[in-house]
Amino acid sequence: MALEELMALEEKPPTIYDVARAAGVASSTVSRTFARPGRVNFETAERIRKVATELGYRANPLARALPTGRTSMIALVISDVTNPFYNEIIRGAQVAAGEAGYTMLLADAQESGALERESLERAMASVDGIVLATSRMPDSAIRMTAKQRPTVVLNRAVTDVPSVVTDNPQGMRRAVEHLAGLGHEQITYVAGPEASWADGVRWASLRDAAAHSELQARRIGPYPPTVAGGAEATAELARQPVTAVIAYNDLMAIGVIRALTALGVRVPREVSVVGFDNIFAAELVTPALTTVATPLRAMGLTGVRNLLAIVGGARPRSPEPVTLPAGLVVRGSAAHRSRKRTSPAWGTTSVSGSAAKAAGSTEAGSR
Amino acid sequence: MALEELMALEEKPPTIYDVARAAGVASSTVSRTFARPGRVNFETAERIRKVATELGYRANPLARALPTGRTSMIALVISDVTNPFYNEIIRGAQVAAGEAGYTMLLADAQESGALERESLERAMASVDGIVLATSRMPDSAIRMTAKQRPTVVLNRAVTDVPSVVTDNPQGMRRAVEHLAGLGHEQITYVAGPEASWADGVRWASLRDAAAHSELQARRIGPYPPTVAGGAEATAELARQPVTAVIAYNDLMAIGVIRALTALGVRVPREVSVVGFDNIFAAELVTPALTTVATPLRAMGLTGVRNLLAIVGGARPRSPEPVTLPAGLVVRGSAAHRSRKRTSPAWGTTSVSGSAAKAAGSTEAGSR
DNA sequence: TTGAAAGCGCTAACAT
DNA sequence: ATGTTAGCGCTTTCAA
Repeated sequence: MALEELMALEEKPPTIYDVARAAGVASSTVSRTFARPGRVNFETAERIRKVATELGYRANPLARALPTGRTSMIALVISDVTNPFYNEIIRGAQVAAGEAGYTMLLADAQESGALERESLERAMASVDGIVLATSRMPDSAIRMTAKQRPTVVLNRAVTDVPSVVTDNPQGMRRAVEHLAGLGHEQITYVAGPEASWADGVRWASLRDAAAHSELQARRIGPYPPTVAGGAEATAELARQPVTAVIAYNDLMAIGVIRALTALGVRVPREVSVVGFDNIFAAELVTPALTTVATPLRAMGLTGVRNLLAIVGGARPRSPEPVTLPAGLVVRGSAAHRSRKRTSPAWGTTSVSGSAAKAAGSTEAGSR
Repeated sequence: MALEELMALEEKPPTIYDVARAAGVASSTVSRTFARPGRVNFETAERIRKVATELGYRANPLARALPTGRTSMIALVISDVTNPFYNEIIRGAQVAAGEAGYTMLLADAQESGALERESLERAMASVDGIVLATSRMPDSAIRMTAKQRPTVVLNRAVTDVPSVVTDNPQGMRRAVEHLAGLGHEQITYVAGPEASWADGVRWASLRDAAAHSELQARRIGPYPPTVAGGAEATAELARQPVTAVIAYNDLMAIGVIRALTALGVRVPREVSVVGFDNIFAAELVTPALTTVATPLRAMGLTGVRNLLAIVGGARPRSPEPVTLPAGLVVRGSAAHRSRKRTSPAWGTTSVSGSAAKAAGSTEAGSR
């Protein structure tokens, strides 16, 4: 025991040949024992397994990958690890990969399409499949990737590439109905990046839902999908006062709330703000954010599961994206529409610049 | 052109032999061209590179790994991807890996020591080195790992294993001096997990710094290093009122603020709260958190850089951990000590339970 | 059921 | 400077 342990530490790890020799069989039999059990005599297998354990044998996954072409690794590509939006997605992906005995490679595009392609290219050869979470690449590049390796796209619909998306219309409907129920008569949508597939869908869904509830819908933007972006949007928001806004995502919603507050506009008393995604921080801000919860973890989970199914030989079910349900998490940032306007800031276009500044930067927003 | 592209898509990727044949040289020459340039005639190399590009040749990293034993992959192991603490660390690690042409494997321990070992074991064989960020494993297991593969530990000092840590004493000193400057005369430390190396160091540093500034230091805990943990601690906090608290980390500080607020105690007017780490959310809460900024991204960056240096053959400099400076980010959660106590909640032990509940759960804390 | 042998794509001596 | 030839550790026909 102590001997093997010492050896395992100092020497190079045992190979299949070491096990074969120690067990008195051919290396191919050892291979079969692990790769294709059932094709080998039970007793022999037992003996081999015993010897393998004693020697501390672990099959070298890289060596295995060479003849088989299967690496038991997948790549998860995300556009910005720094964005809290991804934490739960990564977790979900990791869990799904783990249960299948897969190892996960993480490629962070750092907001750059070029970097995304580069790291993707690097990873491509080493993985059995790829999950693209909110990719910055154009559809064509994604389709190209999908031709080389099984690929699943998250949060986006790409023709001919399997994808997993949130039920944005459903989520939006819930948000709009909630706001309608609170007496609001018009809603302003603060748009995220134009290039974002989700942004388009969310705005369209908002229009539909608003029409259905007989509310007015307005859209401003696009703005960057960040706290600063939300703050920036507030300048425009202040120009044509509204009682309810739905932001493209939570980060922007938080930015709106902060900028509004800095302007002296009270949330939710004067303006109700609803976000999208239900990231970790949504619960932490004041007032806590009412938001459409997208099933982040489930998205990572089913994305990887579907990918592995395809890797395993399954045909993608249908051309339609797999759609996950969205719920509304009611917290404190949306409330009954108030009848009167107490804040003098409304309509005072001149302060809008400073409001954005106040909430957008770290220093100024802090006190 | 179009032809090669088509082929590249439908056929299996070209091998080194395809390139060799097309260029009219031996495969070893092709290999040298890429692996050991300079050892091959310039013209020949040119021709080979040209042919390789035309064919769309990309060396198969797995095949390369077999004879060389080097995979150009490293593993980053973290205890919980869900924790916002890691986002910047991952980014830093990713950047450093990328600049060196390395690919990063991510292993999420999901809070479980067993899972950590398991995924580590799986990844071990495929990587050239390992970065353990805030590992849950005992020192012995870490040392064991370090024997098998170059390993760097983050946020923790393990004898004989290279590590990168924050200058906790420095950060703590700054926090304490800040509080002292605001007129506080005693500080309560809300402790995180007992098993945490950082927790021990932080508390010790707080004592030292407090002694130096002639303040009283008290410690309560341990509590879980989460928002709920901070809320829980507040029950105890309320029992022996204080004017200033420093929490083990930002999440706990946020929990304390919320629970205090729920109790009717105003932050920072009645109690000043200081956090640790400066995670993304610290800026978002109300009041914004004054906190000791640990250089999260730099930590990931230098962790990986040091690891790769060791992989490249460098000897670890010294047995001492590499220490990164910590700064204090002053925001709104710490202020001058007030002379009077306005809140009736203080000392009212009976409400402490509900306070913790109020701030600890999603629902109750939201309004 | 088991063994022998030929690769997987690449690198690394050793020759030339 | 280039070619030849063994492998790296594992899988997979093909025979036995």
